Amino acid sequence: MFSKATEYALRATIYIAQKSSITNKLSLAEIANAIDSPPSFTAKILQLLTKDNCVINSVRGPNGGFYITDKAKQLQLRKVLEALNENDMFDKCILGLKKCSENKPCPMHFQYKPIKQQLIHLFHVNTIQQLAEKTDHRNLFNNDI
Amino acid sequence: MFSKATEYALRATIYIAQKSSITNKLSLAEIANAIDSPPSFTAKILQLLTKDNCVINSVRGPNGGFYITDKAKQLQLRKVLEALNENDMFDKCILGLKKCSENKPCPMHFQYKPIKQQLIHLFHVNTIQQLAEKTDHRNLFNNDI
DNA sequence: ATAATTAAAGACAAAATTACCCTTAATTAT
DNA sequence: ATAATTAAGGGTAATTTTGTCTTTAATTAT
Repeated sequence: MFSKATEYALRATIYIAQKSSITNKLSLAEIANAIDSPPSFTAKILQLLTKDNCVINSVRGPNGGFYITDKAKQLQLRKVLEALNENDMFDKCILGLKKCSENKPCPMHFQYKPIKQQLIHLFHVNTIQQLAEKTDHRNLFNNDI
Repeated sequence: MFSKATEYALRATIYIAQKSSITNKLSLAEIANAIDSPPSFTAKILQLLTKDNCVINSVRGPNGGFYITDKAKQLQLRKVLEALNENDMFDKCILGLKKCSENKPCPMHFQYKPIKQQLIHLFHVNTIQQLAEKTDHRNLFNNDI
């Protein structure tokens, strides 16, 4: 469904929203370990999420790390996809046709349409905070228990 | 959503179902041109669809090419995904967690679940024939009009 | 039989994605 | 001030996906 990059971005964002605060920043190492992702690659993705403080914030140096503000927690989950430039993925034709449209629909167009809209809805209605609250972090990730 | 390979496979299958018959086989060149895909890569994909005659059939030599039997047209669209080994893609966790389940759901699990089921439904209820009939082939592909 | 045509098969190449490493910059604690 | 810590940034490597090319095998028309 999503690229690895997007999966890691979503997992990292949710994890950071669950565990971080301005006074308790999370290091790259902790995040990557918690969400089971390769640290170096995760670093690149966290950079994207940090650009212009679009989703999360970061501070360098001792006791530095990544965190998210209460305000940013109110952002729609869609912002994560935007940061990864994958926001338009749900607009695309399921058969990959460039000019699929209401006027010139592909054979799956009208059946896929309501599903597509629900997928968009999913990322539009949920805030980062809401997702973070959905599950106890103890059994969310690190799921080797 | 899907890989290029899967997109081409679905488009090719639908096109072949629309235009071919045992007496009117379609060449690789015609198919690739019609569905706007790279010929050599499409050849590989058609081979997968032809393996064990799982979806389409092929005949070599003059007036040879690809076609689909009336019987195969009654197959579920899911068979195309199976041939590409992408049949399990809808079973996967949207966040990429290996052990996401009802007992140990990821934060998006229960919201994604009904959408996932509709996606599976889409490929289970539609036969190849039904999809092929959905749109007039003249304005399906070659959509540069 | 022979030549022409078409898919099958295998090797290879290009591009994109994923992953890693090293240096630099910023920040903090001492 | 200095040393330690941590993310940022750049370059590179590995892997996967996508795409190409050439040869072989099968079939047909002549």
